Amino acid sequence: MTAYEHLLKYDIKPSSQRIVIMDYLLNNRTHPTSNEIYNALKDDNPTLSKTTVYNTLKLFEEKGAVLNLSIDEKNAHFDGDTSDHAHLICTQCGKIVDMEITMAPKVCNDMGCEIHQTHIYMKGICGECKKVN
Amino acid sequence: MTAYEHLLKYDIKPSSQRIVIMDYLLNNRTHPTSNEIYNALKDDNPTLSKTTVYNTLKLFEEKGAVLNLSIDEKNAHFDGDTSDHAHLICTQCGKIVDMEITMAPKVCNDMGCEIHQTHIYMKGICGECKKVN
DNA sequence: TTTTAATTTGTAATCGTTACAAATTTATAA
DNA sequence: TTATAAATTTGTAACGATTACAAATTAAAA
Repeated sequence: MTAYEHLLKYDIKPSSQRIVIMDYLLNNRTHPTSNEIYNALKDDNPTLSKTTVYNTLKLFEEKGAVLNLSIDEKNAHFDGDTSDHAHLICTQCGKIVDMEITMAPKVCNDMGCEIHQTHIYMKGICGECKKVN
Repeated sequence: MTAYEHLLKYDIKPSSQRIVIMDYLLNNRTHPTSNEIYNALKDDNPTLSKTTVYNTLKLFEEKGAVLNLSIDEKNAHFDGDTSDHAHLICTQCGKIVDMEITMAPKVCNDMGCEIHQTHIYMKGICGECKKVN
């Protein structure tokens, strides 16, 4: 699916900035921060503003088009893949990698809560860092 | 278990500040922020410094004596209960409530990752807010 | 004691994020 | 098309949680 189609699917008017940002998220599975997205895009989009990247990601999140991973205390990381999967943040290199969930966790819900989103994340050492050491 | 014993268990030298902070965490299951802890304690502990609360919580986290919940993008919340359980943050009132996990999630690990901590958190509406509306 | 190490404290700095208002672009109406 | 309104983008300034740092205090060791 193109970024353009993805935006329409989530009821977001596809401006050129929004397309470029969504396109980056869909094609870079690195769970980037706002700043990383801005730095990656600014050369090809010289008029792009950092504020626009922040605003746009907030809009995407509100519309459900991206996930805001609060896995890292320092920065918000974003994921264009909104399907069910878990994340591991490597405490050595800081990379965030996707992990497949093979069994959904059952959570006791007798308090009458209404669950909208479930996040699973892990802290540990990623495969690459393990190989090196 | 007293705060004092809890500290010893995690190999933390029990200074008076550390005891007071750990005691608050063990007896208040509200998942407070650093600031909330500081504000709750400062009247009875007039010389307590905000920096000490931050430093102490970081130490607790490193020693594994508390969990740092990065469930909320704005502030770090701390949990003195390090046993396996999930959290729900209410998108209406902001409260964080404990939830019991009845089935542990199985996460695909064929990349050779080493998992140290697993966090599960949900976003939604808590029971109290549901009752009101 | 005296000396050293550990802990605590207050202030200042850092930095990710947001508020705000102006500028620009896009949509709508005449 | 042109005029007007609405939406979006932009840059700057402010905010606020957290941390760096060095001095002050406390605890431990000699």
